[in-house]
Amino acid sequence: MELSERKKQILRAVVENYIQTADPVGSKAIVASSGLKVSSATIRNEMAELENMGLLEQPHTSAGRIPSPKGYRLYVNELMEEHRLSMQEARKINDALNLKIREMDQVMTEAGKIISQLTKYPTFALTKGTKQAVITRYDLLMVEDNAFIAVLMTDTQAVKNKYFRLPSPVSQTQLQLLGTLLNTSFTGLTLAQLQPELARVSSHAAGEAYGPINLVVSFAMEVLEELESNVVHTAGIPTLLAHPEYQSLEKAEPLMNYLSEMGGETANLPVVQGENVRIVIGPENVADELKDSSVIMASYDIGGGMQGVIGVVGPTRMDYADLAARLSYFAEGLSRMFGKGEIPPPGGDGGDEEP
Amino acid sequence: MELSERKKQILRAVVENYIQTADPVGSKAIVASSGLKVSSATIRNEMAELENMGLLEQPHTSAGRIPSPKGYRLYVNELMEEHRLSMQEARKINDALNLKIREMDQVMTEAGKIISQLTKYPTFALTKGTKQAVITRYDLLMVEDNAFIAVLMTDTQAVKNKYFRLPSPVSQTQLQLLGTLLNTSFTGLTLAQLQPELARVSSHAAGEAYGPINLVVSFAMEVLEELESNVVHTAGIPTLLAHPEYQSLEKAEPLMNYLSEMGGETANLPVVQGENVRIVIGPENVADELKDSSVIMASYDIGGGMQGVIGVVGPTRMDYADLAARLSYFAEGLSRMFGKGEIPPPGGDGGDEEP
DNA sequence: TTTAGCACTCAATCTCCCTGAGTGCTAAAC
DNA sequence: GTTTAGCACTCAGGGAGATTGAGTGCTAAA
Repeated sequence: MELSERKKQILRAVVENYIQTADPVGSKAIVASSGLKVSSATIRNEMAELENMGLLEQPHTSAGRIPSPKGYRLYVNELMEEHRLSMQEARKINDALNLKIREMDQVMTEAGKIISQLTKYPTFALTKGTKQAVITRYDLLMVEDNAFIAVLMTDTQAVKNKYFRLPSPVSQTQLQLLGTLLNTSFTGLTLAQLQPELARVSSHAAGEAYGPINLVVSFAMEVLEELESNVVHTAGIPTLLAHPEYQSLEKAEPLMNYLSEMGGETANLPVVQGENVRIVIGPENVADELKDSSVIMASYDIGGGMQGVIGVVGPTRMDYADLAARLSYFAEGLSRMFGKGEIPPPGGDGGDEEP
Repeated sequence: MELSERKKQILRAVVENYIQTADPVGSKAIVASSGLKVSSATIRNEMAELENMGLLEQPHTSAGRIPSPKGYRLYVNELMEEHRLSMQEARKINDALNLKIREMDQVMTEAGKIISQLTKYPTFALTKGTKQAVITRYDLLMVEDNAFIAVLMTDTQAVKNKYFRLPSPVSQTQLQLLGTLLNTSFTGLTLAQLQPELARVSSHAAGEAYGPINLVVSFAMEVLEELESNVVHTAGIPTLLAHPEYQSLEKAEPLMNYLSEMGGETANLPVVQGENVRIVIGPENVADELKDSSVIMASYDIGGGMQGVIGVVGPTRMDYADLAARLSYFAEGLSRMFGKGEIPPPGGDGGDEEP
């Protein structure tokens, strides 16, 4: 099913026209915009054939044509030109990346907000562990004689802490002993391995030490659980309403609810690794709520076996080229940022390293 | 301007009818629902007077009456009955409070989500410091010879950490020295006081030590800044669309955008301390976007001079009694939770304290 | 002071009609 | 065989009445 050059030009013209105007594209408009030296009648004949092939469709008999999902797919795969970001776009994104960020979680949330502001579409962001995380180190800091702070480090470079208050006082030496025990017996273990190990050790351990151990190991398990669970952050959901395809509430509400409830849940999105940018068009989506919408997402490396995914959701009539370019640029920026292990210099405010 | 008993009954009937049906309330409906032994004509006369007083209004001549903001205000102040939560409502909230939570920030976010699910209204949540926080303690944990973790504690019991990588190796003793310096010179200072102190110390300190000090103190400043900034978390924004007053996009969109953009920004809401539940009706709101909506919020104590506020936003026709009851119950639960300093027992899974 | 009765008002809804953009088809031209 | 001009046809969108019905205000009697 190879398309003639002219059919390709017409398809491209329909897609690009429709992306801009959101109105069905008529034969005359094609003549005007495509630069083809034929009459509108010829275009009509060609469009009729494109419709038979399932690449275009008509909302009703006397309207122009709009691209079908299949048409979008062909456009994205073969016809779309690589988009370049303008300098100022790129600068905007660079500026956005130079924010004060500390925790992975915050990065996700912030990144989503920025992308949403930039694109005027709702975004979602999530992290995906490619392997199971383990705790590499425990530090216990005495606060008062019945309170301490546990600081945990994982092999993914995450550091988490928690404040513990105990029912009875503990001495500094007891705490040190506890720390040694934790570091020897409870490091390098996955979430699933921690529970049985806790049971094993508790049978040996002195009765007194067991309480605090249980507390800290439970905390360790929570931390690992959190790292492994793909919590989804969403942002900018109301931006949907600015787009004509979501002007009617019946269309907008289910999708908005879907996005809103997606937040916090484990991701159910078909995130494929390896690819940089991935475009899922209309009915290609698994979720019913997304059947009339498209999703564009980019993944980036966080290091330590973690991968981040950030994407935008919008009508099938999105500017795929533009969005794909922005997302992949942003994702590259994030990869770079995490790759360096440190945040790029904030620019101003004195040097960090020289006296 | 004292109202007759009958007028009060009529006003109450209008408000409560309208809260349920969202339709203007006619004189016959009042006769049916209020139990008053008079005819609809009498009610009409009374309602005309209530309208003159500014307590009721008519969307158009031939419609029933709806409460004016002033009418709602009177209802809330004088006529509203204290609402009791049903046992299962209370249990739901209690269950919701028994979640795994670690960081204040997470508590806010989670609490918002829960309330939104419970009430079907959008929620916002924020914390408010009643005084300026200070760092009480620094701990530096060596990771590798050119990397360490700084753990900071504040007087509000918050513990924050950050992983630092250095351009050149540091010895354990250097790190200890650094820790001592930090703990002696940079504790007990407010955000504003840290900057000049950093300048003062840096002139004395050995050149080598300055780099890491600068890093850690900058981090401390970020932490304090974050604690003092009232970041607002929002949840459940799309639930707005389920309510008849936001069926038209022109009404819904500005409010949704307002709420969405409020997230992350410093709060601009008139949060008054001391009161438990606060109700702001329609035009009483300062923000233009809220002039047609009402806000119900409850505050709770977090301890350490921090106060949390959680609220819902909805049409002026909200069930004030019901929502106020739920919010205040929830807020009490949170206060209790923070007051204990520990999370209530998760129920199951073995005891924490006994061997 | 209350009630019954009646004329009046007005949002909401429906129907009908018109308009215009755009199509498909046919027959002629290239 | 391909392209073009011409024409009849279709149909969403929008505006102009017409209809409905809930609810009111007012008046006169109880």
